[in-house]
Amino acid sequence: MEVLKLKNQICFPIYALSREITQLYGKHLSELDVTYPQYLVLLVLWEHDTQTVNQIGEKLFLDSGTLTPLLKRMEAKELLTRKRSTVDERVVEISLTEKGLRLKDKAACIPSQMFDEMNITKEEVDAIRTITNKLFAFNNKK
Amino acid sequence: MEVLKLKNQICFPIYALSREITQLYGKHLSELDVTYPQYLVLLVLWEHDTQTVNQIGEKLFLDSGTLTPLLKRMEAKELLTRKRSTVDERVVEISLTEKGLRLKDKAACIPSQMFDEMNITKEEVDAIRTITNKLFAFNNKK
DNA sequence: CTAAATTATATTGCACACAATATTGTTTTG
DNA sequence: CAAAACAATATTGTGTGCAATATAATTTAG
Repeated sequence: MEVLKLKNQICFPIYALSREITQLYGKHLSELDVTYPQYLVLLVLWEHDTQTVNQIGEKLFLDSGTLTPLLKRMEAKELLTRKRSTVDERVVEISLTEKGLRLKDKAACIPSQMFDEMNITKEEVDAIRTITNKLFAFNNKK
Repeated sequence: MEVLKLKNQICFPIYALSREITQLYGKHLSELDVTYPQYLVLLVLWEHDTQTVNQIGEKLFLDSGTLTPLLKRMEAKELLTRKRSTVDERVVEISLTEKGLRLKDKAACIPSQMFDEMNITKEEVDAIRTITNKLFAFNNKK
């Protein structure tokens, strides 16, 4: 049954690579005392401060079941604040603290370090982007 | 700070795609009552029955902290058995049960279904394989 | 204007992942 | 051969992910 052999799986390498990447990031992020998903939240907020849980979730494809406790941990570390909107009490607005904002400078070198360590070419980066975008499409259709 | 923008991240699409894939698999695997990581264990065992926890872990890049409870859940579902080796008492040998073996037939159609749903070409499959193999190298070097 | 539908977040429960440590068994070494 | 080193699995603790459900606030329909 050739199709069921591990070496013929398309998705397993993506699954395994994703975990490897998270670990590799971890080595850099431990200095900032954040995890990879927490770093992604910071990226979103550094780009545009003060967003709702929903807005962050849409960008990272994560739901409240994941984000609520994650954001609470980040709040406990004083990287951000969680505040109910006065306009719409259902909404929780997430804003960076001074500490969360300052981490941006320390993080600035991480992308290039990762690039170096992964020993990847610009062409391969483009190829990955093309394919992952294409594959995302199957789901975004719905 | 252009390098810290989400859209310029190389690894985020892989991370997000990996989760999407797991969910897509989930829809097929729920009929077999297994999760994606459990399905991967089955793939390994279908290919070669009776392996140690270590051997399974090396193929899937998972350690005992993940595998031990996962295998216990699969044992509880009577998909496999866990037995201490008589030769070396440290080793636990994992073997398929009749039920675990039978699932192989039901699983046979999943790869082609996934392929169809993802709407991916053979060329793209090759491209993914090439890149993921390349990127794995950075870590396997060590 | 109020009941019903919708929306935003939170909670619960389960299953990974993985680092760190513990436990037990086997090998190696002096 | 006994102590030390090593190896295989288990345990613990923390942090995701996500489905399903709950709660509370807002909007919409009639």
